[in-house]
Amino acid sequence: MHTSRAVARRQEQREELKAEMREAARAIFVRDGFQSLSMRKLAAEIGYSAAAIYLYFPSKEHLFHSLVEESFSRLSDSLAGLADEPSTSPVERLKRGGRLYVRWGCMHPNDYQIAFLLPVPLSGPYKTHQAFQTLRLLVVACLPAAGARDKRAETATQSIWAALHGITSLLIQRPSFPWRTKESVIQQVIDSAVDGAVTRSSRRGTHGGRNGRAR
Amino acid sequence: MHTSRAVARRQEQREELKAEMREAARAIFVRDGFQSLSMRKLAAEIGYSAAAIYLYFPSKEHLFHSLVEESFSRLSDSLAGLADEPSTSPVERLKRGGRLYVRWGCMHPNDYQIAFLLPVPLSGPYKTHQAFQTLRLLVVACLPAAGARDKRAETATQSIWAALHGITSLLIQRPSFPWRTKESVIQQVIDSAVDGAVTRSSRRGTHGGRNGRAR
DNA sequence: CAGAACACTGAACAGTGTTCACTGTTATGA
DNA sequence: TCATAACAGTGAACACTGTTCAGTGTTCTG
Repeated sequence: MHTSRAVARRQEQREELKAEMREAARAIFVRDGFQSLSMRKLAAEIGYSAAAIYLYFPSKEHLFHSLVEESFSRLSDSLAGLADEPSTSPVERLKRGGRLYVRWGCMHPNDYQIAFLLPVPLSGPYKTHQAFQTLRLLVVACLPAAGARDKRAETATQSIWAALHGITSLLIQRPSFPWRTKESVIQQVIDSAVDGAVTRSSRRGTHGGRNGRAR
Repeated sequence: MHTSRAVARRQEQREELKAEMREAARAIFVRDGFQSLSMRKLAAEIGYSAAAIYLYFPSKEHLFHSLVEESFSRLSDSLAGLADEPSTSPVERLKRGGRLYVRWGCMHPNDYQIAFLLPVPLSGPYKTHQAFQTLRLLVVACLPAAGARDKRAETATQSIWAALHGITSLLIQRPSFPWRTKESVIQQVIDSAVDGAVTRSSRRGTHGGRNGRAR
């Protein structure tokens, strides 16, 4: 066995072990919460020393990031799949996307929390924002191809994202809050955000002058 | 000096030192971020040993909590003050309250983040939710005294809170995200949430099964 | 078959929150 | 006045944490 044959095989095993580490890490923080995931515990779980992990991930934060990336990539795919689905209307599709987002967050609380706990990585477009871009597509489909569609789509997407993020993170972090009904609040948030930003939009400038300026 | 004279004086000094500790803690995490606030650093700052802090706070988490309580109490007061202010309309007051909430969060990022990072305390109504109650009052003022006002107010308040929390926490955690314009997104979020939950409200289609419900 | 490349480890470093035996000091009741 | 109890504070230690690094085998390569 010579030359590149061996090196390729090594590369392959490297990737396998890396995946095994990710898997074990996910298993631990799904079981015990991500707060209590330490490098030594993870190492013990897979039968290596703690130092070994650093041969595959440069830091704990990078390891976490790779987990989150993996997860958000799947969320993004789900959202993208929605765009092609024959549904009643673009608005209905967008709302469906919103419900998907919230539900996904609630089903992957660790991933979701870590994603918004970690400082945004040093550079490059990353999966969290890819999910945002997918959402944006759903929004654009709702807007008429009129004048400043891009700018309007941007504001609309960002404000909808904010609303979705708000209810998602609250449901995760305050599960025992006396929610009126989780479902009804989710729906109210989504309907308001979407209707307000996309269907009856454009007209702005209520809250006008009077006295106090906001800001 | 006898009996209760001395014990009262001691109590007083206790409270003073406790306040000094809180102050120092706040100073540190405003300067260096709350991630890098350690008990030993705080102790050094005030010229005591780390163990001394535990004579006044049972744990780091409790110390943090007392900081957050202090802050949210002030937010709640601000919001409460708004209710009496003569403004255009209840809806306008509510929106003003929303802007206050968001702006306050952005100006006290540490307090805000900690509040939603810490697990909700063991028992009792606490200041974070007191701010919520104040918000609720602003919402109630917007609703007609019709049939199920309480339930509607609850759903409305919770969904508005979710939206406010969403934009606030995103602005704090992703300050370098390419926001269309922070101001415009804030406004869009607030307008959508309030209008959707309070002005044109009531009938909400159950978003029924699978595809149905055109709207 | 020598030597480089690789995979991995134990021990250590600097730091964390927290506890505890041990000090002084201060107020108390007899 | 004086022993005693209550209080305030400390240094050292415990059990962790993430991370680094010298050293050790193993595996591939020219």
